[in-house]
Amino acid sequence: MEARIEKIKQQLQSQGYKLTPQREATVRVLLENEEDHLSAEDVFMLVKEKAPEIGLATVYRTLELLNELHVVEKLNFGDGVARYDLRGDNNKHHHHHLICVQCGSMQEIQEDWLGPLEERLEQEFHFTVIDHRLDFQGICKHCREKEREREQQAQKDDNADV
Amino acid sequence: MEARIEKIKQQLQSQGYKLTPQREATVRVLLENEEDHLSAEDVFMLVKEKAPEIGLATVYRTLELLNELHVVEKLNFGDGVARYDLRGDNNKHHHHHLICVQCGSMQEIQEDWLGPLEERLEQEFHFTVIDHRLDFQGICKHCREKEREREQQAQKDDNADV
DNA sequence: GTTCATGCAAACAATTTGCAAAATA
DNA sequence: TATTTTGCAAATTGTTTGCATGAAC
Repeated sequence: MEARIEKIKQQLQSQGYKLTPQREATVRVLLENEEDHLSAEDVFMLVKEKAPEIGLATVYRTLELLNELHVVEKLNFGDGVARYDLRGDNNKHHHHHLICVQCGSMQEIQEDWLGPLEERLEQEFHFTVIDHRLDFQGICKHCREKEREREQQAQKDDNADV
Repeated sequence: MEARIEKIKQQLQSQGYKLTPQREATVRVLLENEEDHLSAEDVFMLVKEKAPEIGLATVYRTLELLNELHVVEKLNFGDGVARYDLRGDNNKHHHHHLICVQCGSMQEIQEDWLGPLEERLEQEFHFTVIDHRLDFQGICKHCREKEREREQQAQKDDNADV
């Protein structure tokens, strides 16, 4: 944890930025909630618990800065709010999202499935890939089971009606 | 063109909606600019040329309606505006985006590269895929060539300096 | 004549910006 | 002291909503 903060501090300083207390608090919140996809508002509320004097604009400015430095990745799942994900050490994200259209849950796949495709892009399209984004919308395991139960229940009800 | 409008008209009517003149004008703009990814504002301005009395809210409502009917797909490229893409006949979009981070251009790949991956999701993750989205960020062919020219020029300048 | 759709203006939500004050190198 | 950074409030942007009017079956 401390090591990762130190690293981010150096990334900031190498570009002439400082790791102020507010920025550090923001980074800590991101580290502590690494598995989530927090919105700026989410981050703001969590940071406020530790540093109540912080302003929302500062959080936005910090997240934008971290995004430029590729410390976080700004994601957009189409719900009108930007979400921020800490990036791994390689500054490239190799994970994909499974978004359930029924319950809204989101699962991550921590593998990169696109290596062969990126090679093909380079060769066939002369396009140099820097980053990618792969999301799937669908029905998650959990909702699919519930759906099945509901169908069975409906069937019983139908039979009872007759 | 007329055939496609007729089809959309039937899709609307089958759900109890009408193809009003405003909606038709909106659909025509989408058809005429099928290769672009228009924002609501873009559509509004183009529709206004034909039907100046139309309101922006109507355009938003129409696009939202078409999205629900899966006539268009609402896309979000992270620039803060929703964009709308006409869907193909199969109501599923099988194309991917190459977004150049240098010039902002966007190229479409009209193939589906994800079939095998979706099968794997079904089997390994028990996730039923309804739709997907695959974007690549990188440097397009054009910018890469320009970059190379610029580097060569810089090299010459360096030599001149010495 | 009831239902559906429109245009306008106001409301809204997420984000950005201006600026004076505070912190830091 | 010169430069960043902050907090606050106001401004901006994209989008949605309320409502009275108008059109369509």
